[in-house]
Amino acid sequence: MAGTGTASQALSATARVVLGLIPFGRRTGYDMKTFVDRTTRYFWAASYGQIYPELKRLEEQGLIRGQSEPSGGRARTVYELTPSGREALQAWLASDEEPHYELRDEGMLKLFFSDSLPERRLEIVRAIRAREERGLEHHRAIEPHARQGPPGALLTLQMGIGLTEWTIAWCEETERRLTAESAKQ
Amino acid sequence: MAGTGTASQALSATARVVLGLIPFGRRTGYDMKTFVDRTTRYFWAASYGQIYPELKRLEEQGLIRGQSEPSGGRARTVYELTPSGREALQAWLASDEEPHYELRDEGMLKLFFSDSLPERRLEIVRAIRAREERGLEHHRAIEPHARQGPPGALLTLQMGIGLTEWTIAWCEETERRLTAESAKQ
DNA sequence: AGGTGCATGTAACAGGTTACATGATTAA
DNA sequence: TTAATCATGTAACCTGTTACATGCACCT
Repeated sequence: MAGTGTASQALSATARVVLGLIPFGRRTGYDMKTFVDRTTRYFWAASYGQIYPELKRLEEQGLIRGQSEPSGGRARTVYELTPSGREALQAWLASDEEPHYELRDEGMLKLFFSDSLPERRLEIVRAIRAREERGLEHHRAIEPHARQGPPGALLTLQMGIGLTEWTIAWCEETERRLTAESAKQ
Repeated sequence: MAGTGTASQALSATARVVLGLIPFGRRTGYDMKTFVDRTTRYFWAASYGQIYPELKRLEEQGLIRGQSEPSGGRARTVYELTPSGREALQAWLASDEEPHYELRDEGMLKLFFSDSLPERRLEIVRAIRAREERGLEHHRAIEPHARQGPPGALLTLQMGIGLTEWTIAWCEETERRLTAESAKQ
């Protein structure tokens, strides 16, 4: 039976996001999407095409419960965790499997292959730095806001800022090294 | 006509990997896969299900050319770049669009949501560190080998090592801070 | 009257993984 | 002879993105 018994089944990737967001007070699909875009997007993105169907599945499974709370004549469904939803969320947070990590970085791929066009290597590093600088600006813009929020969210933001700053410094140093090397020849 | 004229069409993600690997001397589908697993996997993975069909497509488009070079009775197709393939590779390497970046980090997601189970926050950080330490070991193991290889590949490896070391240091500091905070209460 | 934001939803597509099938070669 | 490695390939599946359709609310 849906919604009864223990939350024994493993949560899908999107299910984790949705369950995790509800205690943040993000409770409509629309709100979840905009919030993710402003916050976790850097290390975890989500689209409407994932969120809305997942909301339905989770309700069928009894992990969340939706209530219609129209604002005026505008349809609006607000979700909350059921006891087994909270259980499933906490079971995931407490699981001690190695957390998945998956990166696709076109800049690093270009750098890796840069011996096929060595005269552009410096430009490739500069492009990576430019991208990181844009990211840093975004992170810095939301930091004051995150200071008012829960500690977990602040922690990931600060980690992201540090990581980005390190990358920028590495790019700068590499650019210097590459420039010096090409001047020698 | 396939294979004639300029390499005007944008390359798919997998096409870039395949074209980039050929000048490395990685020329059978099998070899490309094992090489990717040992090297770029950290920032760019690829599977047989991507590589073999892509090899066919690229040959149809005239960007690569395959020759049958059986080793004994074992079928084996070795690919090389055509002039327009080399052109397409270099056009991609030289393009100055912002390079794509896409991360899915379950550890950071857990940390972000850790206010739903604050007593496990320290464990979450520890799990991230453990994962990074495993990655660092792997990176360090292949570093001596990469020193013999092309500069681009060495650069990405060293960047990966630095990034990983920074992350480990951040985790250690955060673990200390979290431990101190919980001792105060 | 019009633009932006709130809100829900999905169809078509693109991208990628897993598991399997097949079989030869090589080293222990 | 047996296990590991070399080698090719694909079908089924899963995941995720993009683009679109719809319509109300709110501000100017």
